Amino acid sequence: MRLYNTLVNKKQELKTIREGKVGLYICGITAYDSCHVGHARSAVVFDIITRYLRYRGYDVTYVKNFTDVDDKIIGKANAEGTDIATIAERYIKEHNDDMGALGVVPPTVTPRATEYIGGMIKLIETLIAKGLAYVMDGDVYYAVSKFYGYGKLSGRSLDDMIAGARVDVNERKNNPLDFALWKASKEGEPWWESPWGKGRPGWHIECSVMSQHLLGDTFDIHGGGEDLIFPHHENEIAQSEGASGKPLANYWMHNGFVRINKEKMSKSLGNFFTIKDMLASYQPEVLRFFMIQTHYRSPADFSGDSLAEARQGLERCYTALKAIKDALAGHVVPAGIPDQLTGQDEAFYKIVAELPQKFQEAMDDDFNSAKAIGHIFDAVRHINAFAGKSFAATPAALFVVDVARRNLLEIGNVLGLFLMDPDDYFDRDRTLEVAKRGLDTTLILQLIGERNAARAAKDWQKADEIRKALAEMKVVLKDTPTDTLWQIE
RNA sequence: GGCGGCAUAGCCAAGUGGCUAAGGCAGCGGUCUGCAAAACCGUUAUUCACCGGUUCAAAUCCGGUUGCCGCCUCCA
Repeated sequence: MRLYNTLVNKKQELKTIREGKVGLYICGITAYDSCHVGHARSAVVFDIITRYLRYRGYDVTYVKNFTDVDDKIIGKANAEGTDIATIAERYIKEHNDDMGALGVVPPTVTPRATEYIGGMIKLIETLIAKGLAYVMDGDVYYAVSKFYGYGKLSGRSLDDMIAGARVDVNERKNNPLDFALWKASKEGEPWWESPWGKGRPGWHIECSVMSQHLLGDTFDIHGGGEDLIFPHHENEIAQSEGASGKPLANYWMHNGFVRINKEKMSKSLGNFFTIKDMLASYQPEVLRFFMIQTHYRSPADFSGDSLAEARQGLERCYTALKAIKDALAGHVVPAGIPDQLTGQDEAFYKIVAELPQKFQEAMDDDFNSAKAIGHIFDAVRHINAFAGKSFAATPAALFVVDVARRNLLEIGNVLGLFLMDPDDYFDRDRTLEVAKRGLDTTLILQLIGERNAARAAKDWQKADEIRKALAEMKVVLKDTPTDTLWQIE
């Protein structure tokens, strides 16, 4: 199993510190506002990585923190005349609700920065004792030039950074690149007692302390969005490795951005959509499908069109699951493999039986979910052909269709897809689309009834007129021998 | 200005030295259907931004050019 390591800029074989176990730390959110689709991508990417590692038999300890003290939280608390705990609590809850709705498996541990202030003070003391940090009027700064290897993750040298420095001049710092470990508290700010006076921790020190406390001095994988590579992760390395003398993490993984019109989706650019708003219009699996279709390190362009395409792709999969469901309905699937698998049954069996293996090959290569989706579509095409209308429910055919069902669901479970009953999926899809377009279900059903009456009377002209009227409302009909199904284009 | 990434068909998107360049959408032809829709079958890049080089062999490696993006300030 190979994964791309930002530390060395190439794929490497995964070798865990302890056999069969993975310690994984992901930088979570700062709880000061609603999460947007960019946060969702990071969460879904590492959710799938965690699920896949577990699928491959690893015992994963997944730690994802919350930053619950920070300038923005303080600003919001002051603006609302409340305290930071209230603000943080509100957005942590909202975040957890969003993640639950997206089907993200909760991390093993979700530490909060304010629970680790004591550990941060201790780490800062160690860094001061080692000559890597200095005190300046109640602030403590990390002396970047004292840490050999500063810049190794982001691939830049101290000289490069000074040459291209765009850092605010802060006369309290010895070097403009030094960063705050501890900040003296100003009027109206929350504070904790420390050897340097009343103050609060800098951002980077939080993750160093929480990750090492929960996972050990050196753990397997550290991840986050690629915007965290510099300075956040670089600084974590400087802090943790400066203090312990050991590597912080063996593998560093970073997910690509969600973009809108080729630009990064972000709060500061204001070009974001919140998770909550998106889930009002799209099913969670559509959002996941959108993200899984692109490799996790590549940018993913977010638009109405790209979501529509994801919806269409997911619908194709659910169509196959529906075909399977219908093929199996009312039949008993043989418990063991019938020994007379021949012809079409045998050919189909071969295709669906090797699906998990192909999935694994794709995912073993740096979690190539886009390739995995390609294999799923291949299987879906064969499923539709085999379990479609010419399906004959022989024991052998029932058995192989059931294998297809099990394998598709097994893979889906790793990706967080195909978790719904297909009929429920299509119902929900209709409900969402009808609401989105402001359509009237009663009217639609009435028109369908009228059309079916016309069809019964073989009045094809009238039937087609009604269907055309429905088509203008984006309602697409599908006549079956027993019924007329509908959905929104 | 410093550092880094990306560029594959009308669109989305895998592929990073060697079988016929995955897959999806859209398009076209067909099967099915009262006609459709869905589904299925067939078809759609002699070519991987451009120029040059290395190699028996490159979309894949190296150098250059152009364009886009990111980080360098909070950011998933």
